[in-house]
Amino acid sequence: MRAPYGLNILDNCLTCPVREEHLFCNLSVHAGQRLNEIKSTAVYPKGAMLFIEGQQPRGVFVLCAGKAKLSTSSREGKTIITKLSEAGDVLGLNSVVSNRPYEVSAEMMEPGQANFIPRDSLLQFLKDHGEVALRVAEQLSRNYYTAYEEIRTLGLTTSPSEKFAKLLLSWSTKNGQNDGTTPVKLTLTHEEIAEIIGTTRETVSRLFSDFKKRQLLQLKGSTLVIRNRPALEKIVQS
Amino acid sequence: MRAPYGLNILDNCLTCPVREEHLFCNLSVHAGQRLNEIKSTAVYPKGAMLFIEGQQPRGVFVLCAGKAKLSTSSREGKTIITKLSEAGDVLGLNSVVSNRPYEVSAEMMEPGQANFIPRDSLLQFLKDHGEVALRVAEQLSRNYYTAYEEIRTLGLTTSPSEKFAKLLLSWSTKNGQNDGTTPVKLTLTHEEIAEIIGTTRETVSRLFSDFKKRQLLQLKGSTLVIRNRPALEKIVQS
DNA sequence: GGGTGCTCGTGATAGTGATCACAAGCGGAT
DNA sequence: ATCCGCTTGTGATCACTATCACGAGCACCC
Repeated sequence: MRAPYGLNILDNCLTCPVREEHLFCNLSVHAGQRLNEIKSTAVYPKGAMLFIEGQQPRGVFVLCAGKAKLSTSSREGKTIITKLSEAGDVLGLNSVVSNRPYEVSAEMMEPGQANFIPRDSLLQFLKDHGEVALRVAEQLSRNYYTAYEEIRTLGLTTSPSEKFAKLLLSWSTKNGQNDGTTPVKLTLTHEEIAEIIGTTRETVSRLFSDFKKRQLLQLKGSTLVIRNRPALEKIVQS
Repeated sequence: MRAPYGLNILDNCLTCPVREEHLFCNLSVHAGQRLNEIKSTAVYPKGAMLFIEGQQPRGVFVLCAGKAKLSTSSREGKTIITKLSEAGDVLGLNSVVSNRPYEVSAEMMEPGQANFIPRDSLLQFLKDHGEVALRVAEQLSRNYYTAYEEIRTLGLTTSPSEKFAKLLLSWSTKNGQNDGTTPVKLTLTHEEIAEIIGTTRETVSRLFSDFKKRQLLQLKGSTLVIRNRPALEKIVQS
């Protein structure tokens, strides 16, 4: 059986094909079975909103395939992207645990698949399985650190060029290799990059031009190559 | 026996004289006793650092008396204050739970008293008392929301005047009364306010002048009175 | 009284990024 | 091929705020 959007449905995406450290991995047999009973799987097209900022929390989503962007907006329409989520990430956990509205919106950036666990079932599950509650606390704590990294970026970094350099470096280091000249596939528009670093699309365009001219990076189609990593690092700390 | 700095020592500051919703209140008798065994109380002068950004987490501090400011700094010396903590707040919880370095520094803004709970003891305590682990998760979740509020302020609010107005409003609404014209005692320097809203001292000075001229607020000594709350709210949303 | 620190007010200046405007590139659909 | 929508490049302008500089106010202590 084929999924729509050319996506292969994963039979049990709670089993973490990618990473080991995820929230719902390596549970006791009992807990794992229970979790399988209360979850439900769905497939989402590109652009689908898993949830929207301000909604009452219905439950958590465990992303199995595809990427999602988390963003928050002001009334005037200004938007910042706070996180790009990948397979294995748990979305909406904070809202569910504290029973507050979702603090961000989650939008699929490509077709994907996610498990949904309703709020009530999850909370009951956590009450029944104290060990998992502690894991949840650890996960919330990690989320908190990510949020703090964001605060540091937004609050301590003044110039767009600095934030841009920081973002480029985070992309190039993420994929394991530390030689730092690994090509990165660019899947974001300038507009989206602008929303990540809190500036305008035009400024991002100019930053690309500028950095290319200064031999800091190179673009072949949508493939990005870091050309002068030390110089970028110098811009970041400056 | 008198404490130094003219402070009255509170015999058991885990019992939350102020608010009810705190982390370690209303525990079971057994858990409460255990908590009392592993905690230790100390008194701190103004300016004392409870912990410093980047240090390995030694434990959590439960603030009993006095106020503390949490801040993070960049290498170049720029500092932002991310939170002002009061009696009842638990500091350092995230670091302890996830065993990562403290993400902020905590400095006493006035003489005060705090309970210290060592990391190992706390983690063992949480393992033994699953109910408390869930409370911890809820607390972490609240912290996360506070952090997100900060992200929204830093990322979506462009002008210093907007952030300043936001800050003034948050001060005036905090103290219960919602008539909004309640006087607020100003205990922060312009420099500190600048570090909260991410601007310079001079700009804060000018904002005060400007807002006074526009009849938005009034200053009698260190007492602040909001004069035109709707106008401030308009500046915030703008 | 006369230091010594810290905080606060305010002017002048310059750099910078947001905004507006418009043209060009590019991919998909018909 | 042609159109349409989305994305990207780039110039011109302008408002805004960081920065530097300096003096005034104020508390505290010899």
